[in-house]
Amino acid sequence: MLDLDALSSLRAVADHGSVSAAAAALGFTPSAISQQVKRLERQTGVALLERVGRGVILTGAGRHLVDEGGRLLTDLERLESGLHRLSGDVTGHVRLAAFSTAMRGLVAPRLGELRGRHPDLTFSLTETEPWDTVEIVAAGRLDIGVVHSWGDVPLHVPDHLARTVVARDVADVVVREDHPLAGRDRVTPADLVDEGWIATPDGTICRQWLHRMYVGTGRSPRIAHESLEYASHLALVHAGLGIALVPRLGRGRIEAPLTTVLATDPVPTREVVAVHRRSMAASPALQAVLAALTD
Amino acid sequence: MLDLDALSSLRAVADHGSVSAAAAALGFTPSAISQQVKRLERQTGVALLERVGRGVILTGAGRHLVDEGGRLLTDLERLESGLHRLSGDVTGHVRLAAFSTAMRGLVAPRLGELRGRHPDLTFSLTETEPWDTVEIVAAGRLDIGVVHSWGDVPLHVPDHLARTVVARDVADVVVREDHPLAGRDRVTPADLVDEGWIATPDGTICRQWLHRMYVGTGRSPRIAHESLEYASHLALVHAGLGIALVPRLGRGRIEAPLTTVLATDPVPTREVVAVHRRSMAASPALQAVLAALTD
DNA sequence: CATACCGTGAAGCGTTGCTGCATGGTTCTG
DNA sequence: CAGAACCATGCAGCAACGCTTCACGGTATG
Repeated sequence: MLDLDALSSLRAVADHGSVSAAAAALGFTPSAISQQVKRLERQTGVALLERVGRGVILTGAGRHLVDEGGRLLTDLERLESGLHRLSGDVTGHVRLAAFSTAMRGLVAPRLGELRGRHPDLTFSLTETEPWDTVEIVAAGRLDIGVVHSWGDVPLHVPDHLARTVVARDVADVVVREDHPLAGRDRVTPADLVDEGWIATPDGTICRQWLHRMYVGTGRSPRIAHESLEYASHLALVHAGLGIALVPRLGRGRIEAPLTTVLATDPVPTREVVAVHRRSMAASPALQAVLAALTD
Repeated sequence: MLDLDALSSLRAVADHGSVSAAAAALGFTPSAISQQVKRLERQTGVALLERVGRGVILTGAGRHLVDEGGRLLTDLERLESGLHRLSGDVTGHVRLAAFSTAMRGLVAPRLGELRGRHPDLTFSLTETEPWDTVEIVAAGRLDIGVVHSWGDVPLHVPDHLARTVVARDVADVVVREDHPLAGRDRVTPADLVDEGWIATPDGTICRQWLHRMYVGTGRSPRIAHESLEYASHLALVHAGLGIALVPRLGRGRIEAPLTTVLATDPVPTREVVAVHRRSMAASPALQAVLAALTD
């Protein structure tokens, strides 16, 4: 690899016109400059200086090296100073992961607006399942993870991660207009014991929460169908195959012949939580993203 | 200044995911990598790695440094390999100086065509007076100098410069159509002894050659007017103020009411000579330019 | 023709940066 | 739950790199 110190010396020779002047400018002896250039010539295999009269001039390769390498040196300095700025301003790159509904309902609109305020801030967004998200952030593959935590279902995160509640999301019961519950302004778990549910697969947090809702009734929810995405839930409800519990976040408009009914006792609420490594807490960029996500 | 070796090690850590793996890939011990990154952190003043679990991950600044610095490293490698190519292919930058008529009559058309054949070859052209050109090339400020040498008037160049005759240029006598010599197909110095000349200033090579033409006649040319440029010569001849000796190179068309007459005994001929430092003789780029200039 | 200046080698030495080894911390396994 | 394995890191020691000093050949200048 090329020695940048030597390249810098060569540039000084080109700028000041002689080895001695370059040495004086850089605080070295002429011999040191001469040796540096010679090293550079050994490394590159081409002659860079040639003696003419009692001075030196750069060869074609030498000039080319100074021209191109000069830009490289300035790039390096710019990079170096940019690093210091990185820890003071809202700049840099933040990698964010979120579950799908948060991505479209929260992350996309908020960060779209944030981008306008901080042009130097860039992000990459990844849609991940909540149970993967924490691990990915903990391992440092991404910087901010947006996950959800249903009511009292605990969300376990490693010690070196910090949690920030950025939003609360309520889920409504979605039924078809011809359903007996369609006219109600609210329903309780007791009203729902005989219903057939469209639910997310077993093991998912939403499914757990559906079970949790039933604890006061002494019954279990009857799962008629399973579906990964809420858009599919709606289609199944539309087809008259059951009812569904669908969070408002990223849900889109519920249109006829579907309608929503507020569930109570308890109101099914989840916290939307952002997690990040505590070591990044000082980053202005991360704090800006966090603030943008928070209401 | 940032240590590129350390930066390279940091990149290896980013690529391989751990200090140990990076050390194995680069042939170092993990301790060396760790110390390098630590040096880099001291130099930049920001944390680059952070421990998580029993491994490490890059901080935001670390990733930024790898991203930007990685491009820088590849630029450096490209520059390094480009240098070798520079001494083998017709690439690089050639700085050329020529006197004005050669510039428009010889250099411009030939190099315009050369550029089509060698897209990687670039040049910068400078118009210089012949008496400056040799010195400029000798000092290494430019690479090729195009000068002229009239007949037996010696052209002195330092030992470390090489000469290449690239063209021969004949000068004609330019007269107005109503001049007594206008109908002749040739004239000798003896025919011209009583004429009033439009000439270049005293000390110029063309002026010297005009005097040299007269040596057989025992007379000196009578200088009616002095003018730096041949285009002005033609205007003065046009105005009936005298006759002129104008080289064909870069002369443009001679239109009525002007006409040319061939001078003989001797035919006023100058050599167009390219000079370059012998140290650059091996450069394919320089040789290509020289070949393009030569007939 | 003597002098001063420039670039470049050779010798010597200080500093840098590597290896080897030991330690603290973390994860996996029996 | 304890031991083992693994990872990153700090410290001591040593080798090598790169600077300074000094001396020399070559080249403009009086």
